[in-house]
Amino acid sequence: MYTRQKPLLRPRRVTHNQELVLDVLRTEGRAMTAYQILDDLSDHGLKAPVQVYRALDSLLEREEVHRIESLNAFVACSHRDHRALGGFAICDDCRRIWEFTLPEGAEITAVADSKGFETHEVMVELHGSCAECKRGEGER
Amino acid sequence: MYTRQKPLLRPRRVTHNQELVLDVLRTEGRAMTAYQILDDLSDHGLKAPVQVYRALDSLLEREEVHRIESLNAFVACSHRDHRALGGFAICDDCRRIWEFTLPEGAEITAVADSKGFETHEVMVELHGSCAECKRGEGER
DNA sequence: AGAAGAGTTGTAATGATATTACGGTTCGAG
DNA sequence: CTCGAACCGTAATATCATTACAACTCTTCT
Repeated sequence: MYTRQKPLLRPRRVTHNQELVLDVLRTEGRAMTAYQILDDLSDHGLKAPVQVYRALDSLLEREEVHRIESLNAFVACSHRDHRALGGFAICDDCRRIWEFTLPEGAEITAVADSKGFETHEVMVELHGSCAECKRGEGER
Repeated sequence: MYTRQKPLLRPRRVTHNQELVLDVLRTEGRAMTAYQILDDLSDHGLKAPVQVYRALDSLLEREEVHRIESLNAFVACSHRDHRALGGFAICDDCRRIWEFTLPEGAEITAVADSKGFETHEVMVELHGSCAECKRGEGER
């Protein structure tokens, strides 16, 4: 009798390409588009966007990387508690990202809840200037 | 002596193309990509994406239309108080959008503020299922 | 009336972001 | 050793958005 093999459990092993992509994002330390990542990895033999996107898919699934929707870009996860509701503060100047956890009782979904909306995912992205770039503003 | 003319003040007049685009979005009543709008308006003589994007730019500026970042799509503004902090609940099933106003004291920017981040724009997008689609789920 | 600036228009081309298709390879459990 | 799942590379294509340019319409100023 045939029984289906149980699928591998997450976290799956980290593959070579995933490692490369994650390294680039960690090293760069800010939001990068898939094509920027690809450029950085052309030395290492990556040639096609799909290679980067595949690696990103897995990394996103494991939450080692986050997608910044408003930039169509990606950033290495820097620390966040995945159980809590979080958000990103995005410096429009230097493109660095600060992950943060929303305070308990930040009633983000309350209104939607009350209308019978069932929330599966919450996206919070703040755009602005980080402390460093604010200070440097006069000089540029 | 030459003196520069003062630029027209916003709100500028609503142009023909802007009217067309806004009508489509209002009629459709859900999030549409620029290319979907373009399809709907090919009868009316619009042929190029840029015509739609230009209209959308003006409509966005006047907040008659909102951009849904996580869909790369656009939706007609349905009511919201522009002074207050708002968000969107997006039904991943039917693509309809509910605009809502965040409750007073939903301390969305508090954490970022405390780190010296100066917030210029706040984006909140919830994904999930609306009440109607939730009810219909078993039938499809 | 006519010159000039700001805004709009249409057409075309291009750029930027993301996915699909396909066939081959590697890994690990039976 | 075989099989299925996951992964890989290559190529093509789909989707979303912008740039470039020349013509036209306003309005305002002279």
